[in-house]
Amino acid sequence: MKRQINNKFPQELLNTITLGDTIESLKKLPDSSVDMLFADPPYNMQVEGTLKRTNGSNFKGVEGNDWDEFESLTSYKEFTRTWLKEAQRVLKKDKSSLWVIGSFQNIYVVGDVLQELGFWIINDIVWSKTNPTPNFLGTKFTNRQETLLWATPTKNTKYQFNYKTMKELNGGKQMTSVWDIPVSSGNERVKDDGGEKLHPTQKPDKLLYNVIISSTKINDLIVDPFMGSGTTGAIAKRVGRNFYGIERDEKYHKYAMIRVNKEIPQLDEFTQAKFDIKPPKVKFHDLVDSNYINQQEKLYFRTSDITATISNVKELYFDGDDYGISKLGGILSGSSVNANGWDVWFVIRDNKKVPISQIRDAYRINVLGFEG
Amino acid sequence: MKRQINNKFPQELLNTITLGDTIESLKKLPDSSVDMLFADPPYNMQVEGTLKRTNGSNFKGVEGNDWDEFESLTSYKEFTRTWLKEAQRVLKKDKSSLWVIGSFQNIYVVGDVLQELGFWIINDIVWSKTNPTPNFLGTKFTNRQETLLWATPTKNTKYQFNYKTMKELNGGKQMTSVWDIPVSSGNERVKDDGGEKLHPTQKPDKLLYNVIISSTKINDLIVDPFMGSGTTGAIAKRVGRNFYGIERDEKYHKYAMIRVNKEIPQLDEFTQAKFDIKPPKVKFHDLVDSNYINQQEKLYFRTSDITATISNVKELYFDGDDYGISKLGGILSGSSVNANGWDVWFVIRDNKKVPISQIRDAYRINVLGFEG
DNA sequence: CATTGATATGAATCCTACG
DNA sequence: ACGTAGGATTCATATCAAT
Repeated sequence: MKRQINNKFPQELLNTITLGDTIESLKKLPDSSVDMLFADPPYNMQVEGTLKRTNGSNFKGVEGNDWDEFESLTSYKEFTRTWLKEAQRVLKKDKSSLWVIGSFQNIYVVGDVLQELGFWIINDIVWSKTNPTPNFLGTKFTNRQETLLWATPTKNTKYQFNYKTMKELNGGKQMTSVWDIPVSSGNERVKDDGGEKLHPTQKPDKLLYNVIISSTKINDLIVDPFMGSGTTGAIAKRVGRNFYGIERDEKYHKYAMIRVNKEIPQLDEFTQAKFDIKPPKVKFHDLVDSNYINQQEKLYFRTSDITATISNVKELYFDGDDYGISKLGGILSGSSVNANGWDVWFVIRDNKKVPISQIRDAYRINVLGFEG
Repeated sequence: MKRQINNKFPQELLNTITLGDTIESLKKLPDSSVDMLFADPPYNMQVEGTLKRTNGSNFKGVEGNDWDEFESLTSYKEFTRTWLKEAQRVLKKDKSSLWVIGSFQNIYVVGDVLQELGFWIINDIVWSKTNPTPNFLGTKFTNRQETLLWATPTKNTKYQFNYKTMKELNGGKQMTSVWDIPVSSGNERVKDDGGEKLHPTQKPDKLLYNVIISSTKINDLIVDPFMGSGTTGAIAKRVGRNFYGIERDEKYHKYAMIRVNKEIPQLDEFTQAKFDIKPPKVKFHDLVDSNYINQQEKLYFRTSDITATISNVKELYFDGDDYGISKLGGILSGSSVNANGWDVWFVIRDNKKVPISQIRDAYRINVLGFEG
């Protein structure tokens, strides 16, 4: 099932993974056509020799993977600049964002190039692992975290942020830039046909869930230029987003395809960002036009006896002048800034003072069909 | 009380704060004379289009408000490169380290320049604030952390790391790169004579305590080129280290001096890194030379009947060859790596097998005078 | 079946003093 | 500078076997 969500992005690429080079494949995508791009590039770890566990066995990290080998810091930086430029080009100019994950070996290069190219950092997020690999030899602090940079492609580009959804997911408190998430393991970890872990650096589902749920909408298009084991595609599909992936390794590509195809979309209040759905805007004169408030009514300021009438232009008339409800509310409150006009003005209904926000609620439900 | 600890560093500057420009003052210091340098540089406030201190005052050398973001970034990068080069020069080449603290506005530039100059990152530490300022407008994740980069001035420079001391401070577990510390408040916060907080970004004592206790020894010299309210000097003095500070703001300089002078050194097992004191190395032949083990004795491998004799070069003789105790121990254990020879070889004392580590203990105490 | 204990493992820039 | 011997070093969690 492919959902057409974008006029510019090639429909035949939606929800597929291209087997090929990251930069070449990115270059084929049209300008300004992607809602969000998530990238997990090689980290340029510069591992030397083998690390033994304290019991004498070998630790198997990324050692031996040629995709994490660069000639020098300069060549890594050039590689980073090249793919980030393409990312910047394909992201929508009006509203979109980029995520990049890395560790201390590479994230400072990535962050510097981002800023040099004019990306605008929104947050840096710390993935604090609850079960990091310990430092076997006691030579430094246990390297516990990886860092995600979240940025817009230009300073003026807007971005999606489902604030209330994340607050709800975080137990009612604002979600912060430090995320406690365990390393991917057990059943979540993709195995090859030999039962070995497919990819040395598979990211946890929960990490991608947070990234996608916080910064995209249903049916948005998410691009991952370093698809690896396919976590981005799998979670994107699971939560009702479109994706497009690029992976240059044939084995990873094959298993990622299988993994994504197995996924079933599961929509709920979080994936639909129900908590962030904003009620439609209503203007005061809409209520007058629709007769929810009568042109002849008096409006009362808070619980006081101060009243205003409705002017010919369907704003408030007070002491010889026309005002908007919020501006006059601010003035009467003795403040230099606007008050929330919907909360400070009351009308009489059934002999009781009722805030006009209640009238607006009724208008939204009955006239606009909005279900809070 | 000034302690002479270093031949090269000007003794008259020890435990003082210079009122003056950071870079000019750094240039006056000799090469390779500093054990640790801690820096809390001004941030790059891109939104203002100019370089600002965190308290809002303009930073020296940058004038006018018509800078575009790229020029601002370039200028900040050049400033960073300049002071980091001086830092690299004054740090000891054989053994020393650098700490820099920053937030996402500047830390990626700092980290990139560090690596470009050839510094070698040991860890990036996350100061995760337990009481961060909330994001009032709900426009992004609450910005919870600041980042500290810990690096050596070259790849081959050694560094001090009091591993066991930090493990002890962390309740017996390896300390990780994520530190939960509240922001500075209450009595800890320095006030000016008007009762107002002196500095907008005073770092918590606990943060500097961790930095200093983990990466320096008693009497080491710590330099802080952006001294601010003087936390680095105060904690350095408190835990028995020497310091030298630079601060260009007259008011901060004055209060930092007062603050530092009030401090009293308080030495304890943590500040003295008691847990990290290593027993003197002993070679197997030392025991033979001193007759703690007799040249004619047989050595038993673990509880088995396998024995070795002592060779003419006072190593072990087994099956026609000479070996060190650890190497032969490894081979007989069937491992490709060395075993701990002191634990796998036994001698007979009072008709019982005794590990030679016990003989070594006696030698350390009686001959070397070492008190465990 | 429930509980306990052994085993495996995760993006790692993972030793150092001495001759 | 470089080779070598000495010697110091791990945490949380999932899985699976054993009781």
